[in-house]
Amino acid sequence: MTREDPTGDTTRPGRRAPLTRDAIVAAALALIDADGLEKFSMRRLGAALRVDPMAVYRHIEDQEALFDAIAETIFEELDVASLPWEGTWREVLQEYCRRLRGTLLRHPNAVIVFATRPIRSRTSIDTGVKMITKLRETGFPPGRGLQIVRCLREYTLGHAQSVAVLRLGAAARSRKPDRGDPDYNVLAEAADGTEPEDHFELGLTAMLDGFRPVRATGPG
Amino acid sequence: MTREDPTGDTTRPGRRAPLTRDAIVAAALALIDADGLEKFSMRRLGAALRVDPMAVYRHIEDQEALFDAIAETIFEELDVASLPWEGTWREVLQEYCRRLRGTLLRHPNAVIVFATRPIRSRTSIDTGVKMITKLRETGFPPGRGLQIVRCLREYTLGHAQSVAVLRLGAAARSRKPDRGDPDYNVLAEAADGTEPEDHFELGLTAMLDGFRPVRATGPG
DNA sequence: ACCTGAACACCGTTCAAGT
DNA sequence: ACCTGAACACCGTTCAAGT
Repeated sequence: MTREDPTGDTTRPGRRAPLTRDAIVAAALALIDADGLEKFSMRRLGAALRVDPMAVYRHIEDQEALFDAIAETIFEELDVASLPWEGTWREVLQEYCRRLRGTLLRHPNAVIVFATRPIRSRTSIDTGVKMITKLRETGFPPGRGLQIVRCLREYTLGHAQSVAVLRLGAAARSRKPDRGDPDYNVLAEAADGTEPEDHFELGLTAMLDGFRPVRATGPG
Repeated sequence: MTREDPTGDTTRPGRRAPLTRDAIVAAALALIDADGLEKFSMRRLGAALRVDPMAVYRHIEDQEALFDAIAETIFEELDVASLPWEGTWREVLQEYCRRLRGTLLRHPNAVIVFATRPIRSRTSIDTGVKMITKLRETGFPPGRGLQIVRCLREYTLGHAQSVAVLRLGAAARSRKPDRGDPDYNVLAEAADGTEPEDHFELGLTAMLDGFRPVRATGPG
């Protein structure tokens, strides 16, 4: 009879750490960051974890659930708890968008994963509620508050997606823009000294400036 | 009535229409519209065209090139030639964004295809140049014009992507939001009477309002 | 010239079997 | 309880062969 280690400490050489859901999600995101979403597969994930490809199904329902978990992990990276909740709605939302942008651009290969599923985690719902509450205090009715949050989120997502596409495309694409094309040069001139990312603050400021509390114009 | 059918109608029983690049791209987009991007495959495309799965490779390099072509087809659907080019920059860009939104939401399953590749077609470049020219006439330097166009495009893309996700998710998702969750009800209340699409014009107007010509504050 | 279909190197996921 | 690996029903793409 051998005495088994009940703590599950099996990290001796030649022995793997036990599979956990979090470790699987982290490994999957790392794999996507490193090699791109196209190259990702459940089988490669198993290989990266040095485990049978099917072992992860013990912890995660399927690839769809894994991607949901990755999206939530990315959202957690925002650390919304530390947003300037004591400040104005504008400060909160501005900082939220900046962090969302920064986080997404740290995972350019995973932006699509994040953008293609609605996040319904506890933290995500709480954050939405807190934002709408803050906007209500400043005179925006709840419905309008939700609209504002959605507008800003969508702009930031679209921006991050576009920048990710351009960055990854610039790195991997072989067909380069045709420099002999006169119209291309007009665009190139327009883009001169303008990184395809510098405009984020411009759009963010413009949109924030554009939102004004609703006047009461009748019942409701 | 014309002598020759310009649609290339050779649908007599037992005889296929000859494969053309355009027919392939149209069939692929129709398939994605109908069944979703996940279910799309080159093999299914061949089946839909009643052709050996490999026959399309005679006309299109690979799946990536096919998706590029689909993105360009969607862009053509905007019919940018009929934008109000005689009007103000604001009218042009507003209408452009509305059309882009409408077109993308007519192809919710293909929004990602469109959003994940830069379009470099003749029409697309021309449109960008014309927009920047128009903005310059109103006092926006070319670099700023390009930034404005990008901001609006990114907002519209992010919006369409989000709405597509919500619509398709609502149709297909089995795990429904937890109505017992008190926070969910705050959000539900905020969303009451607000379709998750109504806010597009709000954000568009806010952003357009926020863009003002740059004052000359020095050389250049 | 254009289409075919076998073949190759992959996928996600199920499930019976192992430890 | 957890991991394995054969098996199933798929993929995209290449290429020699057909018409």
